[in-house]
Amino acid sequence: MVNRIEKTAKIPTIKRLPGYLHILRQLHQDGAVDISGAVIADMLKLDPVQVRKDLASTGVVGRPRIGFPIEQLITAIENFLGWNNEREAFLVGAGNLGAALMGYSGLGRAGVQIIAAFDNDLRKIGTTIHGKPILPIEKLSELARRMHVKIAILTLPEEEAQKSVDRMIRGGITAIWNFTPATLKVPEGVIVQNEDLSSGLAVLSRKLHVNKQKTETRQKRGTKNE
Amino acid sequence: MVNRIEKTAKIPTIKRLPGYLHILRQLHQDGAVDISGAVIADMLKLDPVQVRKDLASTGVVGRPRIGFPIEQLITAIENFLGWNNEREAFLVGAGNLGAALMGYSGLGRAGVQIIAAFDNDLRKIGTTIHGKPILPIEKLSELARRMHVKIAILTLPEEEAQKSVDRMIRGGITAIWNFTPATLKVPEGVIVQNEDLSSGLAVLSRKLHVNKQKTETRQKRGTKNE
DNA sequence: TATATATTGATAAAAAAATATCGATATAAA
DNA sequence: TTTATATCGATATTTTTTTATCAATATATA
Repeated sequence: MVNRIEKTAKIPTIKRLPGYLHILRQLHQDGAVDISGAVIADMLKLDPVQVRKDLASTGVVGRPRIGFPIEQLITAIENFLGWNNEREAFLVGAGNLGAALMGYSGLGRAGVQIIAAFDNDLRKIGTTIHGKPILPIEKLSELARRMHVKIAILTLPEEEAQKSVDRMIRGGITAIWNFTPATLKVPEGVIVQNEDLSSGLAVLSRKLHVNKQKTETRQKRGTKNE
Repeated sequence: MVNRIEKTAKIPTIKRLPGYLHILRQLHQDGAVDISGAVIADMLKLDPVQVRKDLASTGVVGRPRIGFPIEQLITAIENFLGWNNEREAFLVGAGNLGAALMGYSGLGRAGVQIIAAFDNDLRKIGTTIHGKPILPIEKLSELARRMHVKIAILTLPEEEAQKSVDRMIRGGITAIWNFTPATLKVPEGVIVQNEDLSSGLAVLSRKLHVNKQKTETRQKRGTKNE
């Protein structure tokens, strides 16, 4: 029997896969057929060995002097991530970020389709954003269950996060993409992926801050010695 | 002389700091004075040793049986990240995501203030979004230089990314928060922080996909054996 | 005052991730 | 046909990150 579940890749590898997929699709559109790991590494500023190892986890094998078959890689990565079959999702919290995600084409490319958004703002309910209807949050649990929706995207204020998570759980949601800073309490088996913009910002800030201090120190020293 | 630049923390630590800051501010508001690493770990579902090590990198020392002083921790983390002094930023690409970031309060908490957005859509230019003026992208480089803005947030379509990065560089921008999937070419010394929503989505998708396959395998086996 | 203990911080160990090395090989060039 | 070489994939090494252990200690309790 063939191993149906591919060798389990580690989180860092999984996180890099969309980057590979992205340029592979471009290369494919440009008519390229094969690509070497070294070229990919160069395009994405990664280590070539890392690229080869990452790609190996999709099961696709490359050929010496030729590289990897692009089409195969694309389908293998899509398959690996489950991005080649459609899944419906609810979005909870139709604020700024929620609206942005409703218009985010990357979701579609990942096979995720937002079919409705939920909010508690009466002015929003009944309207649509990017073609998605905004429904009252009280309906969340019932509709999730009735429509067999398993994915929820959480983009509301932190204070309301846990309450709406409880609704989701009652509705049978099994995966939550959490954009709030709240640490969600969910029963075992429910997948939570925290998406934290502020942590990326922290890295940027820290680098800037260190740079600045270095510059200032250098300047001060310079002045002192002159 | 006191060491002005704190012990350099590693990236994973830096990424966790905003999470600590967040709950520390809550605790402070609730009137708490000290907090033990174990309690923080519990709140954020982290390892207690990891929390202590992370906090140690801010330079704050805790007391046995008491824990860490909350106020000190808050200012130390803010200081460590440079979040306690204001910096002005430009946003480039006033689309969905751009608009969301203009309304994102987390930026303000990090001391970053978007003072203008740039776009090439004539219908947007001259208007404001969340109180920020939308200016023609041709002005980017000149204004950055004249206003000494050093930070740019990149939220436009990938095709236009590199071109506008070149404008930024000419304008003296030194830090770019990149929300596009493009691998940016910048001169040495310019900081680029890539913020990739699709990588988080990939992790969620993969977990869902694996779960599903497991369930299906189990069901098939169950049927076969009955 | 003496004792018990929650908690830190330092050091050590383990695990995970990134990077280096190198033989095997399929193709292109000689 | 033979040789040279770009590329892979396996294994080994190094580095980074996480997790475990434990002595030191400041406070609370007896």
